Amino acid sequence: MSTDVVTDRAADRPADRGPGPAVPIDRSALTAVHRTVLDWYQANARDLPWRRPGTTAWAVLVSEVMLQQTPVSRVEPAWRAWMDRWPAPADLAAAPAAEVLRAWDRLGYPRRALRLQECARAVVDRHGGVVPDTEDALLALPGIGAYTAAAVAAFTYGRRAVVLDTNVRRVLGRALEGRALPAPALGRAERERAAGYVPEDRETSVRWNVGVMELGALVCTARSPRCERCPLQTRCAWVRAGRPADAHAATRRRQAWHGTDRQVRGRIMAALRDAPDGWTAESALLQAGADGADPAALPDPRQPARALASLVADGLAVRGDDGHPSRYRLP
DNA sequence: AATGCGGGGGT
DNA sequence: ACCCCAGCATT
Repeated sequence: MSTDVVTDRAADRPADRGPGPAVPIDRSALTAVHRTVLDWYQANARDLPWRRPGTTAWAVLVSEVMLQQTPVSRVEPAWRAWMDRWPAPADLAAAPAAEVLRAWDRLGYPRRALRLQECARAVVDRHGGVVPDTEDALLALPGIGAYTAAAVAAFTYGRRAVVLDTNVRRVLGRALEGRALPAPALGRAERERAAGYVPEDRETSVRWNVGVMELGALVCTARSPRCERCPLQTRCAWVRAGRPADAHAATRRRQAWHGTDRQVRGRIMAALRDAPDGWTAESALLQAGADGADPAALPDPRQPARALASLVADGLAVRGDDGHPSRYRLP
């Protein structure tokens, strides 16, 4: 039996070309990878609060939504305070949206907070306050996509699912497919390959999903992977290939931040949150959007107004009525 | 398939 | 400075 994890055929196939076999890896080698990751996870898992026994499905769901593009270190304290304040879907459903957005604070992408509250209301209205236990039903909830639906189904209900986040994609891409980093976009072919890697046994699949994710978060990191600490080091297709560079490096372009509408929106949201109960004058918001300067001095003088209008369109801010048309507040 | 959407900490 | 983070909704 070969000790190579990746078959020659799989290694030679151009990245993301054609469907290919669902499992381009030797079956017994895959089983060994499963066992290795499960053992490693048992010895190295972090003690994250949402992993503790007794955590409700709703609490897990909230953690997953907060973790959408926000690192664990920042989510942890926010999640504790949040769950302390709104422990059940009905609690969040009944809260004023402004309070929800204020509690969201600087986790980023505040639309997620609105969606999470919509999700709470949907759970109450459609499911009697009980988080649904199937991926399809979860996927139908606001703010719940493929990853979060799979994660909740697997981690709180013990379902066999294809949990495919940035960590899992990176570990699978490296260890089993020899890539430095996953493709910028998650396509059908990659999803099908990942599905083929999930252990058949239900309980094993749950530990595999969380184990691979943890390995990606702690060892097989994007920037400087700690291969010397990796339990898959001797099997890793990427290491065996000499850790080749990222094939998508040229097309992988970071979204700009300085001077963008997103940055300006963020400043305006911060200003809106700082007005505890009352309204904020439009002029103050535009100035906040310009980072305290005169908006007219910006390269694009209309940017703060545009950003504020987009926040209103997104339901993150509301404008005063006819009596106070130039004042705004959180919804 | 591509784009827009926050914010902060690690390197 | 740059990069990345347990993605989702919309086009």
